[in-house]
Amino acid sequence: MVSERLMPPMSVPIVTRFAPSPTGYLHIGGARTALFNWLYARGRGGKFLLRIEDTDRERSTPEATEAILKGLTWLGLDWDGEPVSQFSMKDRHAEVARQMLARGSAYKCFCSQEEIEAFREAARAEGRSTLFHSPWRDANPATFPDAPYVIRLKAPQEGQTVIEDRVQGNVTFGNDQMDDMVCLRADGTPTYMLAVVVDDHDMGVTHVIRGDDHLTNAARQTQIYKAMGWSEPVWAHIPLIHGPDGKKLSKRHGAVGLHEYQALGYPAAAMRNYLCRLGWAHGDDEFFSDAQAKEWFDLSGIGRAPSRLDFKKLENLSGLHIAASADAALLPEIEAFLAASGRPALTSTQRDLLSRGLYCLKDRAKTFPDLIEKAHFILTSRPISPDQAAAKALDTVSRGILSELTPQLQNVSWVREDIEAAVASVAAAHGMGLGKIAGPLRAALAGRTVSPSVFDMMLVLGREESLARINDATG
RNA sequence: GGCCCGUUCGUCUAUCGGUUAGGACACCUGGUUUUCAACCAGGUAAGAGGGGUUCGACUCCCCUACGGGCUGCCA
Repeated sequence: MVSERLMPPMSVPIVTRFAPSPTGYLHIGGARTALFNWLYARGRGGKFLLRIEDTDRERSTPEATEAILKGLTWLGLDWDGEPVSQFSMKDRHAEVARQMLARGSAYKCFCSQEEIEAFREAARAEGRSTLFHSPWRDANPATFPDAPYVIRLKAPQEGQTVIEDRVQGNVTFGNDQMDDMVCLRADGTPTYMLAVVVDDHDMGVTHVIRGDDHLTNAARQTQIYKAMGWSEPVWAHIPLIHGPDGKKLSKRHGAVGLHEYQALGYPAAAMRNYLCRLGWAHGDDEFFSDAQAKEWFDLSGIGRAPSRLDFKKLENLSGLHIAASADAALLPEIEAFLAASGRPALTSTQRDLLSRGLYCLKDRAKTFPDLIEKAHFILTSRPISPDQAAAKALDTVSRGILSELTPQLQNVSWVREDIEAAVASVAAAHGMGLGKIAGPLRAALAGRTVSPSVFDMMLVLGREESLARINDATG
């Protein structure tokens, strides 16, 4: 961790950005990167921008952009202004390349790709460095052929480039390890290296927080900043997220796309909490709100080692967030989950009952599917077909006892205390504890052996429905 | 191959030269209980290995091992 003393004065408005390439869904690691940027900006009154890095025309798709935007929206990360298409800035990128040319900090290189590839292959075969040194770096313009060319950065060949990284510390690269990177391709389109630097500069990005797979890129990008005389942003390269086995996260580890987590039924607040805590810490704080996260989040709390996904911990946090949510906020989230996971939507009756019953469901569910399972007594309708375990609980003896319950419940006032007393008296009449009668009663009311308290269920369902279900069960 | 980064309980992490190395998740035991969840009490469990520096290293330095990244006219 690096000291927070390197921070720029607070008077400088902070601008962060998330810059995904639209080649697929929003990756869980990308989501965390976005979250860190969002938290950092939002916690300091700064701006959080979104840029779609769509310069690779082959692989970029509008569907992927859509998926990324949807993912961020679900996660609750709002960005400032319109998302910027990097491709749309291509003329500006080319302009900057020309400027570098004019400044003498870049040059035209007429080497063909085949030529360079042949060189690299030979170098690799001989175990030599594959760094390519263009013969055109210091060539006389008079000798330029009438042929396509790329614009390469005239990078320093001696000395070193130092990245003052807020997570990784000072990282030094020998300039002799970097070749003159291509900034503008032969077809006039910009390369990634040029495009990011120009865009980050133009967008006024002050803090670049991204995956540490870009750490070495930062050194190259620094050279462009210097070539243009621009000031560098604050760098913060965060470690990647790995799978539970410590290997780079991939499909075989299960859910990789953020949308999968929504379909799995984790509330967005829990995802934010979990993702924020993954690779970052604020002392012993584990369970916290967005407001606290914004207040606490800083670059110095980010660890330097990659962290692994732990679904158990996510699940635990998920349960805590569901329990802490207000009923009114939970209901629409549950409905969104139902839609996202391809389950049937709630009928208006179900919605009413669910909103009435949420109080006894939310603190016993870890995820939305878990909650839905426990809300089975609400979502199902008569006649209820008990599952195997429930059917077992409704044996002849139990059914007999249950039938004695009906007259008792008929006249009792429908409040918890009285219902409980009625059930207890029937149980007592048979010399059994509440536990003995709760089992079959639960089976009759819910058709399951796992549910909220039988009294809560009766309260939520109402007298008429409750008695009807008991009658159904006792036949 | 070259360059760069990383390594504390199973997992996420605290620690910023002096602690019985703390917390959380998970797990185990016991309690509570109307099932589940929750809750209460307790427990198992860690500084990759080897050298230094220092009165004293998880903390600083070096080496090794193991992971990871970059090394494109991909991003």
